[in-house]
Amino acid sequence: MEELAKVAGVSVSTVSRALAGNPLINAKTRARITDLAAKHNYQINENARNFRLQKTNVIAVVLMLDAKSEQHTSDMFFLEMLGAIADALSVQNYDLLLVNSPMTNVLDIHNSRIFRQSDGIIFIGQGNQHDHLNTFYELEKPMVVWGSNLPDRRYCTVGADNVVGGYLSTKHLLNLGRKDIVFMGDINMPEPKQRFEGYLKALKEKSIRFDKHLQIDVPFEMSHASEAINDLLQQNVSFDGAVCCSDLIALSAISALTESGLRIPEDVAVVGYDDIALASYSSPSLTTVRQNIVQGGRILVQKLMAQINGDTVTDSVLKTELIVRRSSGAW
Amino acid sequence: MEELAKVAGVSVSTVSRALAGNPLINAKTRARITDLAAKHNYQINENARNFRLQKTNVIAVVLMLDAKSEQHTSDMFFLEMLGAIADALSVQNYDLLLVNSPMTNVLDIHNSRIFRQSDGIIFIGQGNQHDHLNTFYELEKPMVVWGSNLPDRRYCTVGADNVVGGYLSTKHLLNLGRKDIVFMGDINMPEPKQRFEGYLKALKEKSIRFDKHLQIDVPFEMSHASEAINDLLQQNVSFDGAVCCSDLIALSAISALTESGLRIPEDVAVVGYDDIALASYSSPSLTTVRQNIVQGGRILVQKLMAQINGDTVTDSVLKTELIVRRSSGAW
DNA sequence: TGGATAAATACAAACGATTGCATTCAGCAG
DNA sequence: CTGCTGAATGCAATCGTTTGTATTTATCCA
Repeated sequence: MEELAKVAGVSVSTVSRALAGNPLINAKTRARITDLAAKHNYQINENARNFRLQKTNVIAVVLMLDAKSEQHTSDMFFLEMLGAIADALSVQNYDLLLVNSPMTNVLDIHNSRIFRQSDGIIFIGQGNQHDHLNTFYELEKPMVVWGSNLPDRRYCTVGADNVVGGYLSTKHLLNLGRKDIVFMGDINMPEPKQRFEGYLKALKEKSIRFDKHLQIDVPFEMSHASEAINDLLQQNVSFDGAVCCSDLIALSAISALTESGLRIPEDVAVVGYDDIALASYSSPSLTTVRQNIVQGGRILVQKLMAQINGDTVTDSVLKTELIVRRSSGAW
Repeated sequence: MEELAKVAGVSVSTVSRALAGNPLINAKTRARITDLAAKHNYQINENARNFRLQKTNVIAVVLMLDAKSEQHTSDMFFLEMLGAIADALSVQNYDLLLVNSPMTNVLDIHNSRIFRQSDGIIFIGQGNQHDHLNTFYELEKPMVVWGSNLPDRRYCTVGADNVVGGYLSTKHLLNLGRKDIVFMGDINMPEPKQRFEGYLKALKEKSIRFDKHLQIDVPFEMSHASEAINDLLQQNVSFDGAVCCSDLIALSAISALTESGLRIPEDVAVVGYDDIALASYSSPSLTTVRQNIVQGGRILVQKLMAQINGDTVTDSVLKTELIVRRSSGAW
């Protein structure tokens, strides 16, 4: 910048202001300086800039993976979300610091490099750490959480509309004439819980009474879904539809059902959640609920930037849509 | 640090040296200072430090996603690799700057923030940019590439042993008595090409002549694998085994075969690649080739650190193993 | 033309660490 | 007691920006 000032015949401060678009500087000089900067391929030293401005230009993204579930939770979901956030951040000239190690307690972050070395934090998921997140919020570090609107929540969340998601998929099956619909998802977790709400709402609209045997706590990853289905079949619980909290659960259920000789969707219609790539290519292809992940990432970033600028922010609930495919969920 | 110097009754430079473990400083003073630092919960300003040292402490990780293939390339593979790298970097106190936007030309990086704002770059995959990567290497930026040992390569690579991977999976099928084995993978891409080499090697060992109709260029993502299988069936090409370059291809092939009334693995035995989570849970569960991704990430980081420290580094080829599961690949 | 006012630019001090060189101090030999 | 030596510590410059304040230059009206 010093050299640039020399060739432009002005002082460093003028160059600095010119490049920053400061109105103090005469429009003509500013134009001249920016031209020169371009010609000489001047690149600002972001390090010095950040140092001076006391900011890091880094946003930490914490994947709230469950240590128990072998990190597989929703698979593609994390990568897609990460990509969406990375894109949105790079537009704003922010870097993404990825925090991958399983967090048993988010408060540990307070004394870590993650805290000092970032201007804000995005948590992807709430895990079971709602209370810790609430405490974390008091540290006054800009933060935003992808998740659902839990009661007594102080931090800002962005999330898909899980109630609607559950409602739409259940209603889809009901409209197809299905009566006994299994709900597969762990309602102790925030998001499945809200989808279950939607499920109940759809049943109620059709005046169908909920049979508590039809709700099964399966984790997002798929390993236990097959067993759960087999248990149901053994107990002679009869059902003709299944609303699943992830595509993996759905695929696993379908495979268990098929192995038991049931036809999909004639005997049991199945609906998934997430619309992972596999959903459309699997056979039978899967009717599922899509969350707009790209939009989600963009809004997460936008809310965080607002906080960094000192604005107060409100929660955001994204539209959620049902993707109807021919085979598994009938049509 | 200034305050710390005050309470310790020494100068800032002494504190700096003490904390850096500089032997100029008396062991006793050093101990006293580090104790005080801990007690007062002193955290160094990495920003200032990096500024002074002219380094960023950031490593850029470039996902070489193919723009055409809708970024789905190998799905879980990227996330797992990313996680492994993030873990390895955080041990070294480095941040990970994620570069997600599809790269049509890696040389564009030279004039971007990614270049200035990082101490080194990890490319995950080579895409079809081998030559550009070679040119990039001349820029003298520390770099390392996850990929295969292409001819005329100047940059350093770390990769799984694709020849062995192709060899093992083919041999597995041959040992089960299969004779006509389809190879599904685009041999214009570096990695499938090497796997194909291994495939040929295994055939040769059993003195089986390769029929060129049995090799099909399908991209990693799965959409075209079903069609390819259907084409084969229509052309009455007979085969009793399939070596696939990704699990997604394998799953897609299985579903196409099943729909055509063929039994897996009785009529056709299928082997995948990658060992994605779905491979073990799908039905039939998938015999596949596993690359040690965690180790891969660790070695990538290690090689890059060596380069940053001015050492010269050599390539690295990781062990690759076959995961045999009961159903799809027979046993 | 002079002087007040406004616009444009320059000066210089920060930001928080590192590091070459100067300085202090203790120990010791002459 | 002086002078020398080496170990331990302090001084001060430096990295490349930004920004409050001082200064210069231009503008305009009486």
